[in-house]
Amino acid sequence: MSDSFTSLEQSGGAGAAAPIQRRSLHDELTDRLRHLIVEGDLAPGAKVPEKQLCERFGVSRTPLREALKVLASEGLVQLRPNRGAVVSQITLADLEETFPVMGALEALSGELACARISDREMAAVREAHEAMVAHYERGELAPYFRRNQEIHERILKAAGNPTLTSLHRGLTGRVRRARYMANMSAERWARAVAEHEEIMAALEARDGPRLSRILKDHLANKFETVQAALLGSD
Amino acid sequence: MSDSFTSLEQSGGAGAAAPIQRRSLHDELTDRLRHLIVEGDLAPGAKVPEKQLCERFGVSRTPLREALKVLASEGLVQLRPNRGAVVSQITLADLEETFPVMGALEALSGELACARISDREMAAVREAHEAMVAHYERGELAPYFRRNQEIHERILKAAGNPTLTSLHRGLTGRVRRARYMANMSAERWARAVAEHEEIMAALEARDGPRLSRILKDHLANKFETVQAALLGSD
DNA sequence: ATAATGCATTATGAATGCAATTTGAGTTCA
DNA sequence: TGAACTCAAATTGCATTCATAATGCATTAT
Repeated sequence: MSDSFTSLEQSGGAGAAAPIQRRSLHDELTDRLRHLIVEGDLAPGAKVPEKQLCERFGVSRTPLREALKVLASEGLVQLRPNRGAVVSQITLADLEETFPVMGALEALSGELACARISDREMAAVREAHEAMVAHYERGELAPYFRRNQEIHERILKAAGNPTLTSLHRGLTGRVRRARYMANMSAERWARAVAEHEEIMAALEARDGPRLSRILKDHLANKFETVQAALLGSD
Repeated sequence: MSDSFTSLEQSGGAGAAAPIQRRSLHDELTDRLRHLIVEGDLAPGAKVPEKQLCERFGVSRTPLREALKVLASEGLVQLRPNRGAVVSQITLADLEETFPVMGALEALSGELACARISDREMAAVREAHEAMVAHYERGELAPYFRRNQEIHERILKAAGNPTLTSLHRGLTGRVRRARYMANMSAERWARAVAEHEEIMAALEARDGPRLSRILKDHLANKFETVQAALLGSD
């Protein structure tokens, strides 16, 4: 009797014997709310009325409030005692301090990735890069950004440092809400692509220090682009 | 994270005119629990029984559970669905991935601090440094570590980047629980002090890139020290 | 004796209830 | 006119309660 059971797990039972995973409401809610905020469905500065959201999700206030506390610790909402939560505003000053930190994290990711990246991962980055360049040449902005993001995520992942990935993801979430990049100038776009060529070269040469430097500068330029977009100049 | 104490330091008026801070229970609880964990009063791996803690703090489970969610998002506890929370263990592998990230953050802090530090802040760092060296010469380990930490915190603060400070503080909290430094060898201790001399020199010369490099290496060496302590060798 | 099963106890997850605070409309008074 | 006050309604913070799952123990079967 015992043998028949174990054999089930091993023979390709399509995970039928895998442990059932049940998510708690607060966990699920945290993800959903984070998504709403990061994707801009909840505008920065907007109040987050508990009752309304409870009805929207069909849950009671308890798990919702737990989720809000977590999002507050991530900096996505601000809790004002007795006055409810608001989606945090992101100011130019916030970006100005966030980008250097992201730059430092990405620089580290580049260095680690050069030391650890597998051929398989390298190929995937290369593929994403080619696709991104193709989108650039066709002037397809949205797909370009998706591939761009994919490249940075793949490098992060190749670095093999979950703590690093997690911190970076948190900052990305804070920053992504502002979709300012839409009006990037042709010049800046070309420069970004050129920098990505350098990124690929350094990564394929496994030149950690160089990739590190390039990524740091890349992020600094990205901030300048954002700043230019926000100020309306450029 | 909370920057609640920064305002106190600026206005010399002892905060008499400052708005009365009424903290919510969950906020207060989060800090207290975090303190218990970081200071090791709750051992890594230990279960965190809700009821017991509620009685200890004289509150109901609701705010306590909210606090636990936040601490989980900080990585200090792990929530097992329907099975309660445990204080997260910190493994050598965790340290191995945490230290490089702290190194990257401190490197950035050094660069920024060189650009922004005021003479007043510089003097405070210098004072902490002198005190630290004095403790070293007298072989006073605990005060040495306090001053050591103070120096790094002051540099972080001088960098003027709250996001950076906040991320660093989170990692420090995770790492500090293990009090492995107690048996640092004379050799490693001397080396750490020598590195701090270099840190001071670079900072006073406002040499950002150099301070950045030194701090990164300093953290790498710190990890080696920790590793040596944990492995029992050295 | 050992292992498996069923039941009682306990802990956790989420909903509800209640007191305190904020909000805002309406009113009064300068 | 508008500034300040009053008070009801809404919102929030927390405690309590209810539902569900996990844990420990006694019982039973092998």
